[in-house]
Amino acid sequence: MHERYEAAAVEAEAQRYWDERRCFEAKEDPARDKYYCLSMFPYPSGRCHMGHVRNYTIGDVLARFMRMQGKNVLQPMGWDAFGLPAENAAIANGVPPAKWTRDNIDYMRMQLKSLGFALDWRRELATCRPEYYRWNQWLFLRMLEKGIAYRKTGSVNWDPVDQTVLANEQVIDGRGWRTGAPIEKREIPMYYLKITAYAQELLQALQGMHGWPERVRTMQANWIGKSEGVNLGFTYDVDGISGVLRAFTTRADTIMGVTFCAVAAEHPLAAHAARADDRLAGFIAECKRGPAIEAALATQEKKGMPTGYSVRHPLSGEAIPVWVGNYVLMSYGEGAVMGVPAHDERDFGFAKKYALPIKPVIEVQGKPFSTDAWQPWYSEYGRCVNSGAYDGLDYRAAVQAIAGDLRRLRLGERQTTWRLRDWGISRQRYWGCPIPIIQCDACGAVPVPEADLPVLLPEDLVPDGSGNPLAKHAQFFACRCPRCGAAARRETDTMDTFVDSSWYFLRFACNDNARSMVDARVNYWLPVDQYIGGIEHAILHLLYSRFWTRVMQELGYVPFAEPFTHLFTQGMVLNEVFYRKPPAGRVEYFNPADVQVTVDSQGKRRAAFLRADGGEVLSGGVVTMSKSKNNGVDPQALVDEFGADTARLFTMFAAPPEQTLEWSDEGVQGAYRFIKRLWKAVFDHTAQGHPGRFDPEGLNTAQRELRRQAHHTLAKATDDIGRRRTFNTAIAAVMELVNALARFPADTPADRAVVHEGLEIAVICLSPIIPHATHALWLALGHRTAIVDERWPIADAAALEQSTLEIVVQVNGKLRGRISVPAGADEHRIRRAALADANVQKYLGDGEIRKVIIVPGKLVNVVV
RNA sequence: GCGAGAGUGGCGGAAUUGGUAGACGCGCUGGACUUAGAAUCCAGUGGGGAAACCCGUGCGAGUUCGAGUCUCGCCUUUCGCACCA
Repeated sequence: MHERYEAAAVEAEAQRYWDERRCFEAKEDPARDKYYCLSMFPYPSGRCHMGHVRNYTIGDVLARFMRMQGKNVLQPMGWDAFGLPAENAAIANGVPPAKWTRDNIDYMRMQLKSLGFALDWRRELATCRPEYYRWNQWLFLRMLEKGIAYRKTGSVNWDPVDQTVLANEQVIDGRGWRTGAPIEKREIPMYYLKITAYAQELLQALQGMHGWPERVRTMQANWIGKSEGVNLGFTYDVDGISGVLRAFTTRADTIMGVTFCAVAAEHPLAAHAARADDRLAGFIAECKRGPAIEAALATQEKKGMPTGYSVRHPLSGEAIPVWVGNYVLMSYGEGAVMGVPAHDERDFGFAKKYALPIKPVIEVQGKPFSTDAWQPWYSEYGRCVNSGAYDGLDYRAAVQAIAGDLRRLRLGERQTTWRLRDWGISRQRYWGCPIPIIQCDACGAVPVPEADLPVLLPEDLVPDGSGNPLAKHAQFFACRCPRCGAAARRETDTMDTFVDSSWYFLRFACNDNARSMVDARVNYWLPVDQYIGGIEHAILHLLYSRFWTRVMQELGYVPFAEPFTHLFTQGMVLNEVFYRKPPAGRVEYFNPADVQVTVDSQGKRRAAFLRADGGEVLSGGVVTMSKSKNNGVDPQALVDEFGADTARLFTMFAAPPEQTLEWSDEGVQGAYRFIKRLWKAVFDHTAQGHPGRFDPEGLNTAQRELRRQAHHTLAKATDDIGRRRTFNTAIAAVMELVNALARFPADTPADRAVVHEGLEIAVICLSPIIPHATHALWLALGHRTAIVDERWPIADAAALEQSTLEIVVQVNGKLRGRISVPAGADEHRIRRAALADANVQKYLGDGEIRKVIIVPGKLVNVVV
């Protein structure tokens, strides 16, 4: 063993050992308990970022811990390799997305290997490879057969200058990111997956998913958004057309307060009214230009315009004016809402703005109503008033009576609606999985025959920002109709990349199978025991994966409905932002690595300066690492300077894994320093030769106490890693132990033997976190076998026993003394000792003791 | 706007089931070693006070013998909102 800790050499040696022995190649073994530990696979954007390091370190700590617990562990890695950034890079550099993606994968694979993750690289997959995406196409065709996939029109962002469809993130303030042109919405035919048909089961199953964080389950439940209410029809007979305008409400008890109806700009009634009304047509066009993003839609000013039509109230028969509203979503319900200004805040604002009548029909006891200003209790439940036959009824009774009456009139009934919408998977983009459909003039949309799969994506095209290159590439789209043989056109839309990521976790079990999507090995490894990824995926990716798995179960391909038994959502990685704002021009951001921060003699922040020019820069606070804020930290630089173990230790120690992690260069130094201290402690200890065994019964008090601390640390680290997933507190406990061990005077053979055991415990507890250094230290401690193959030890209950306990004494809840009592002392004895304490006596004074509360082993509170 | 989280020293955080607030680390201060620096080691470090003590977990109420933890209201902040992944 070297006296100095040389990270590079230590890490190369440990990695060589693991590779040579193929330690992390997972083999199916029905006799053993499997543990499938999966971190969300990365998008190969170019280089790993700290978010990846954090995510994969969490997964690796768990995988290594479970391996030492005796589990047959599978931890694979792959690449979410289709997507928009590859096309953007192609536009910027002229490199085909395929080459850019492959180069990125090669570099990032090297980076992940240098971090020493216990991955089975034989199972690596990339979603852009035909061996993978052919199964997207195959299952899509199965869904088409079953009616789970279907075609309908949907709206997209259209850039009229580039003649191209833009993603939401490419639309900035309603304009195209490259052209600056105002974006239009376009209706085009697309493919959808019927996730709404699974809404009920996706919602219901959440209740039993105890391995998922409560908040993720709540978010998914809210996203699915089941609401039970009443569907009601407003009949109309206008301009030669008649029909029923259908609206949904969860507040049928307020139905007598309806003073207007509002429809979406895309609603047929709006279009009909606009034929003869240019102003209305202009307004509808304006609404259609408006934002597609729900957040923007919800914050924009509520606007409306009357259609001039009115509809009949289903119960009163009153004429109700119909408006077009920019806040009404065509995609929710049937694109129409009833307006009850007196009891809905949005409707109230709308009515005030356009001077529509406000008719209160609910009375909340003791709370006044005025049309002057909205008050929160206007939307509370109460009793019906001004509602004819329904007067006096409470919410439940009113809804029951009203639903019954609507039913008799055949103008409505109870209904359950969902916020969840079907999943549109068509993308008018090149770098994705081709949708296996052929458009024939005679036969329509014809599925590509299974024998012709995969529909290969040409890999040599370079997008230029104007439209989908596939649509300009006749070699791709020109084909024959499989049904009638006539000349036909291949579908040039590709699939949403969420399709790729909705089942990759299955394929890791069988990525070498060229004949089928899944096989029996999936039944062994799946479901995933522990899934780890960012909280930003709490809804979409995880919900789509749950849906996809349910479909595969229904079609008989997998025997389970839920793909992820336990879910862990890690927090974001943040760093401080530094910038300058020139008098004219854009804000300039500086990387924190180039900034020097000065502090005063109390350690408080003074100012920050740019190293390059010595000028002051301002702090913009601590935010998520991003390219735009130039506050990212390159993991590679970190690994090169300090080694992978330091990077891993810092990310696990600086914050609990579920919370945000703030970057700190000093914190990294601290992690490095600790590894060096541990290294030195083992070196100093082993330099004196190997100590013999010790007799646990023959130890003195100091030795016994040190041994107790070592076993307490082991018990705590086991619980923190295995159950609580608070790696930061496990590390803190081991640091305390190492401090105690280093301080302990090792004079006698028994001293040294106890220290030896303590060092072994420290090294074992840290081995999932800093596997390279502990690999070397374990051998240095005299072991012949590698620590990676060691079993996780169990704390010795006898070593944990304490003969005396310290108990805190409070008087009226304030800390006034400490007493020491034998471990087995009864309440009577504790009480007597507490009351006898000198300082406690002082505070008791002459007061009468009203109550004594004793918390066993912890505390006594005397109430005077 | 809607949905879901978070807020504790100069900083990151600890306090697991309502029971000693500030573990561990960083920073800072003083010291040792050194020609000097780096590295390393030792001691101190929530605020106020000479001390006894008092005050302290975003703000304001409440429950309790006891609240960082539970309840209600507010403020600030982070994540998601369906074509970024």
